[in-house]
Formats: sequence, structure tokens, C-alpha cells
Amino acid sequence: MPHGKPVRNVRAVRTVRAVRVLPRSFYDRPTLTVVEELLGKVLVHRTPAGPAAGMIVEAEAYIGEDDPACHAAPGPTARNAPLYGPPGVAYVYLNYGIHYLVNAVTETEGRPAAVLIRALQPVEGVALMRKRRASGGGHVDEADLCRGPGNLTRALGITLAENQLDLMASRLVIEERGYTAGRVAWGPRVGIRVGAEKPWRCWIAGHPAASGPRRVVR
DNA sequence: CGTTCGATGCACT
DNA sequence: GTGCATCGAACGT
Repeated sequence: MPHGKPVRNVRAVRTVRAVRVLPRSFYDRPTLTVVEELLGKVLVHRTPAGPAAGMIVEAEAYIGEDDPACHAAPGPTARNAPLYGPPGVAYVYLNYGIHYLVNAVTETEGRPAAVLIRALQPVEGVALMRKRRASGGGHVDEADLCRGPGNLTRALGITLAENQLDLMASRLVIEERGYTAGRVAWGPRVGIRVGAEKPWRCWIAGHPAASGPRRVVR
């Protein structure tokens, strides 16, 4: 059984033992508040193969029809319907024909906005993640298992079947497990061609699983 | 460290 | 028909 290097330089510290699923009121707030507070929370996907979970270390905000990079920019369509629905619901879509990307819908119903989960620190189901990430026998270090939005959905087994699942009560949930994010860095969102000037990405400063350019705006 | 490029499916114009 | 909220490999500095 192969083993990667353990995740080092982890800034998040676990301070509380209680586990609770985040309530809908957590998501029913301004998206820039939600995106920062999601750092340190734990995304969990429970499947017949077993649970897999990771602490959120990087995320991005996509806010409203006026945000040209938000999928709601063209107005309501079949694909972006979850963005217009209630907060606390998963929005999953296929990107570049290859990768599934997972968001948490935010803000009051009717206001289309979401947080894209971009990177996790694995905390549960590492062997299962390795199995899902394995292709061609290549080894993946633990800190890289869920580094990047396409990588983390693959490691957790998230596909279109998880689109629109309720993050309060389904096999896909986000939990508070007592981790504290520590210092938070802000910078531009990754991989978009419009709306790139908005510094709406945040991550746990210095965390090895955070992806993308580390240029800090704030 | 950086840039470039192909793979691949589908929503939208 | 066009253009992606990506990834990993290849190659340059």
C-alpha cells in the first residue's frame, strides 16, 4: 500500500470536538461572508464505498447576474437553475467536458450566487481518495489529492448525480468539526477571462493544498 | 519558477 | 460553431 508524505505546514488547528452540519442560515448571507467562513469547514461525501471528507482550504465567490464570471450572468437557464434556488444546496456542473466542479449555493432564494470549493485538506477516506484519483499507476501526494476543483470532486466521487443535493440532509454535506482557518489570504479568481479583477478567492494562508497563484491582494 | 497545449462534453448564441 | 470557474505533461528560463 503506497503512502504519500503527510500533509505538513497545516495552519488549521482543531479546537472543538463537536460535529454539526452547517444550517441553512449559514448560507443565507452575503456570499463574501460565506466564502471566508467556509474555510476550515469540512465537505463530506458518504457513498457505498465509504466516506471521504476534506477541510475546505480554498474557495471562490460567484455573485449575481452582474458578475460576468457567474453562471447566472446570462440570466436563468436550465443549467444554472440551482443558483436561483434556496441556499445550502449543491450546484455541480461539468467543466471543459472533463471535470466536475462543486459549489454551495448562497444568499436568499431568487438571488443567484454560490461558492466554488477549490481545494481541501483530506481528513477522512484518504485510501478511497487515492483509489479514485489513481490512473496509470501514478502516485498522488496527500496534499495534492484534493488540490484544485476538478481534483477534489474526483477524489470525493462527486458527479452530476450530486447536483442539487441538500447540503443539510443528504450524502453530501458540509460540517463544522472545530477546525480554525487561521490567517486568510485573498486574491483574484482562477481560470476566468471575465471578472478576473474581482479579488473574490480566499484561502488559508500558506496551506500546501491551496491551488492557483498565491498573489495576495488583501 | 514560467508558458503552452491537447483532451473532452455540452451549454449557449 | 464557440468557448469554457481544469489538469497534467512538455518544455523554456
